[in-house]
Amino acid sequence: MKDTEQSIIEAAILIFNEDLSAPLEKVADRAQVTRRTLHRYFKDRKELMDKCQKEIRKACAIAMSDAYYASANPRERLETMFYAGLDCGSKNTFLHKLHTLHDHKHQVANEECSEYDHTFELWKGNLQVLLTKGVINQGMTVDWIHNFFQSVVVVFINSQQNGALDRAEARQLAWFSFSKGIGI
Amino acid sequence: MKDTEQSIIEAAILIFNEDLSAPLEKVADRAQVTRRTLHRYFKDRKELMDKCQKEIRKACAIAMSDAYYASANPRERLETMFYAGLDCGSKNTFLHKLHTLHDHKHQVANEECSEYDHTFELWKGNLQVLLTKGVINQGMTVDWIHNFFQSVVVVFINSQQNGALDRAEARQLAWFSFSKGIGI
DNA sequence: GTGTAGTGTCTCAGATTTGTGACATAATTA
DNA sequence: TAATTATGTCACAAATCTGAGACACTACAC
Repeated sequence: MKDTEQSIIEAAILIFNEDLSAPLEKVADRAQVTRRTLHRYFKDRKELMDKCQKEIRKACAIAMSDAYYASANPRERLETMFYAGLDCGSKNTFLHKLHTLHDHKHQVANEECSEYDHTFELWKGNLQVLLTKGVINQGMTVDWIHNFFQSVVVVFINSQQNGALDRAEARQLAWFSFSKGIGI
Repeated sequence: MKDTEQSIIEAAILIFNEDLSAPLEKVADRAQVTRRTLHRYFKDRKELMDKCQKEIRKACAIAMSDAYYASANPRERLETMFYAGLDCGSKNTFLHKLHTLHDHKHQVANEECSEYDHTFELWKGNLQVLLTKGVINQGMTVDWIHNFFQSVVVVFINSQQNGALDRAEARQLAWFSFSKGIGI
């Protein structure tokens, strides 16, 4: 079933997001399959990792793109895209993490990197518009805001994991912290 | 030399913060020693990890405690302690990460956990005071703010790593994002 | 029922990681 | 200089992780 492949990918994103070098057995366990089954779907660790990235980019890029075109003006867009990003959850943060690793040399030549850049192109473009319009605090930089955004997503995920807040409540808090935090 | 032990610990914190299951060779490399030397100072991975936690708690607890007593009132304290936390950098975030791992069951009985709680006792106590006084947005919870704080530290660290902003500038931005983000 | 697709179990070889012993070398101190 | 200390090099066994073959079992389709 295609279902198994998908659930392994989802499991891998969760596990690797916490522990990049975690043994594949952990991923298999989380996906409730055997390591043997995992290997039937993915040749090796690298292939699994690649599929994870592909999956993430697909999901995030679509969500962000939809959100972008769903709104009419930059200010509204920001909020819509913010919630879209929240809903991508750990997919979002994992991708971001991979591209900010200390030994990761970000370069446009690398296809992975350029795809990463592309995933957040609309988002960052919109940020830039709001920055030049003065809607966002002028001292900010696009990169700071983007990192800050990713961080707030992590806070949101945490709050959901330990079940301290219900989803709607947490979403509200997240938007509050983010929007105020960038000076809106 | 005590120096070597310390630099291995520092290296381990940096490496493990990015990749919890990273091979010890990576830690040794970062510390510019051989794996053999690393093992002379630390019996095994677990002992190294424990020493890391001890080091972190010592550094963070002292920094936070100093900051606490250096200020006269809760509002001022918040800012002083915030900067103290920033300066602890990845020590701060690594400790927090360890105690929010998905399979980590936080419990007071566990000595590690109670020490962790103690490290941020003053900080959280002060947050609670500001919350009940209404200085901080009432919809917030102490846990949310604490997680949010940790996230902002990550943003700060990132900005320092890629050298996008100088330290003073980044500190200012961090405080802005944090304080506004909790509704001050 | 028979066939087929998906998965689990068991097994195993190869790779990687880990921890340590033995000894050499460089640096420091007496 | 001689002794001591810290570290590096090499070697090695044990443990763990990885990827795959062989075969059994289950469910579902025909």
